[in-house]
Amino acid sequence: MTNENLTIDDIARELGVSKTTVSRSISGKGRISETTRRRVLDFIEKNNYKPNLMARGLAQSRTYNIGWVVPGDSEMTALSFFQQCMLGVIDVATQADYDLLITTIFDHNIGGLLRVLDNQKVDGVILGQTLTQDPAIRALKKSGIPFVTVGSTDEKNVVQVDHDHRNACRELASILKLKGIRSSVLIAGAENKVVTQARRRGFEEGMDGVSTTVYMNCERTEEIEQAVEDALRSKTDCIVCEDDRICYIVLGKLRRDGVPIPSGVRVASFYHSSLIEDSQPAITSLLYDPKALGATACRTLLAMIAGETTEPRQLLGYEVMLKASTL
Amino acid sequence: MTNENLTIDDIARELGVSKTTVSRSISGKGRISETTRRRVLDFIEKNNYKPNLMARGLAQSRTYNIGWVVPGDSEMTALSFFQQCMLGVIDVATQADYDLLITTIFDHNIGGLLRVLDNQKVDGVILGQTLTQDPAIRALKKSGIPFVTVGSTDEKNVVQVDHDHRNACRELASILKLKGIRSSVLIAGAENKVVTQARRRGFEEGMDGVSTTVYMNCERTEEIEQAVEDALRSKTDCIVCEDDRICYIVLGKLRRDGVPIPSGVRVASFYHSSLIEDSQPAITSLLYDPKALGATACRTLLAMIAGETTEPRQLLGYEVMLKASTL
DNA sequence: TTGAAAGCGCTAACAA
DNA sequence: TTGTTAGCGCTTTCAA
Repeated sequence: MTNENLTIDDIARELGVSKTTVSRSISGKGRISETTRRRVLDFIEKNNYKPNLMARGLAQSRTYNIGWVVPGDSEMTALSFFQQCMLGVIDVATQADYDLLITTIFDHNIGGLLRVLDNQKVDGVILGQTLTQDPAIRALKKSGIPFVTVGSTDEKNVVQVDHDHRNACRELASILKLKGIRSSVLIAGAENKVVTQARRRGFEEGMDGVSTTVYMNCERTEEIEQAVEDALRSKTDCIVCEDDRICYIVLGKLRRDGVPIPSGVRVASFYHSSLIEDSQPAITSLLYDPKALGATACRTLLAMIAGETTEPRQLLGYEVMLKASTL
Repeated sequence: MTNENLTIDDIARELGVSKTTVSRSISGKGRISETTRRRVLDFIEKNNYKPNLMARGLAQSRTYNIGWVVPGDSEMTALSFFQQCMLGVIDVATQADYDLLITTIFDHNIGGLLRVLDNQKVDGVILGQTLTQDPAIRALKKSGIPFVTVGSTDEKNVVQVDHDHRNACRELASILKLKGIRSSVLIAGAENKVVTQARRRGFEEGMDGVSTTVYMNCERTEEIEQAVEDALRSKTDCIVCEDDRICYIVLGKLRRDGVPIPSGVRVASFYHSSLIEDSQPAITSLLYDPKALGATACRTLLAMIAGETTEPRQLLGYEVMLKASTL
């Protein structure tokens, strides 16, 4: 409160020491007597001194920013995931005095990311979503900057943090199988998203031996509803939805068509969210922790920035929630 | 592509000029012969030189970042608004070589914002939401940094950009009145949000002469559903929802209770979004343009940073969408 | 029209 | 344990 733009020089002069001493007192690097250290720190506290991060950054070639890259055209339901994830990232970043610089990607246009990299505005990047043949990953690799992806990728040497989608989906699918399902349908979204592929694989592995049909690339409402109609016509026992949004649309369609759940058809979702949590009956689904995902990603990135070696791939757990929709 | 970390000195040496000349060629400040200017610019282009923004920032006391502050605990539906708004901000910011530093506020905890301000990591701030007695606005004013709010506020000397909620709501309400409504109910959310107040006022002004009841602070699903029950019991003609989420919950409740729209009760929403756009029948609502809001806010902020004077308050338009739900 | 030199506020060898 | 002295890469007076 006392002073506006106090610098390290002011403090040094005021205290009759060199600026190096002040710098060291703050950073804790180098040997310093506890008494002078205290003296400096007290002064700083009392006068509310805040180091200028630009100057520090210039001297250390650091920005104290990390890039947070998300799709700019997400569905409302995906937004919630990114938001949760980001909160985890922020939590961890803040602890280390880092801030988040946000960048969006539209379709495959990574111009925003490139700008940030070119301008050296971040020390590392967290990629919020992975695609097959992901141009963002390519650019990041090429730039040489530390980065971690939230979501899996086949690209070599990419540090990644993800939910264990494949095992989760396999587990849920095999439970459904055990319940005596004879045929099932998976309605899934864009197949260029890595997560879609993982879920599909888990589904097929878990449903092994059961007659299955898969509808890929169901993005628009009409496509999803069409898939539901097909599924009902084929007398399937169970409709499995690749994510919460698809499930939400499926539920609406079934309701309007007067198809009861689970007696008419059973329904399960590979992703749980508030969008489907109030459904009657409650929907069997998989529960994850996006915030933990973000936190883990950020911790990992900070370690990389600090030059430490890290786990190349971390998979976080999940929870199977069995509800009345698949009785 | 050619070089990794080219500096202004390298260029100067290479071209046999001083770094001042190079700096001037880039910035366009100061007099320079067109020939040398071209020579420098060509070299830069050819060698893919990118100025170090930290260094430039230190010299100019600028960060080339703007702070983007949003609530960290938004409902899924509000997220969509902030996302749209942010896209508008990014569009404009990018043009001016600015990036977005994101900060979240939980409840009334503005710690994150304070950190960013203390650390001087931004040249200006856009506040994504305003509250009555807003602690963020207080902190921003005190800091002296340029800022603009998305949403209105009563605080003096705050540059603000907003949709014209009050007039929009008044217009919609008065149209409903003209349709012969005898009594109506407004179900609204948190009253500490400025926007809630504006909508309420618009509603009451437009409904002047009509018997009205207002339910404030309906946030949880049960509260909203309770309000619906009360409204139905009181035989109201029309339920007006303060936002899309409330409307979404109201629609669900009416459906389950078997109340037809509009014959059983009419329904309108003061905010349109994808959440209610597929409803049957279509819902009468107000349509805004959050992206334009963000873009305007950012343009205004950039002008302020540049030292220009700006409109203290800008209100953007809206569109009344009359649909079957209020026939 | 151009250049020399000081400085933005901090860190980090290297000395003392 | 502390201080001296160069930088980090750029902008900006002030001279030439």
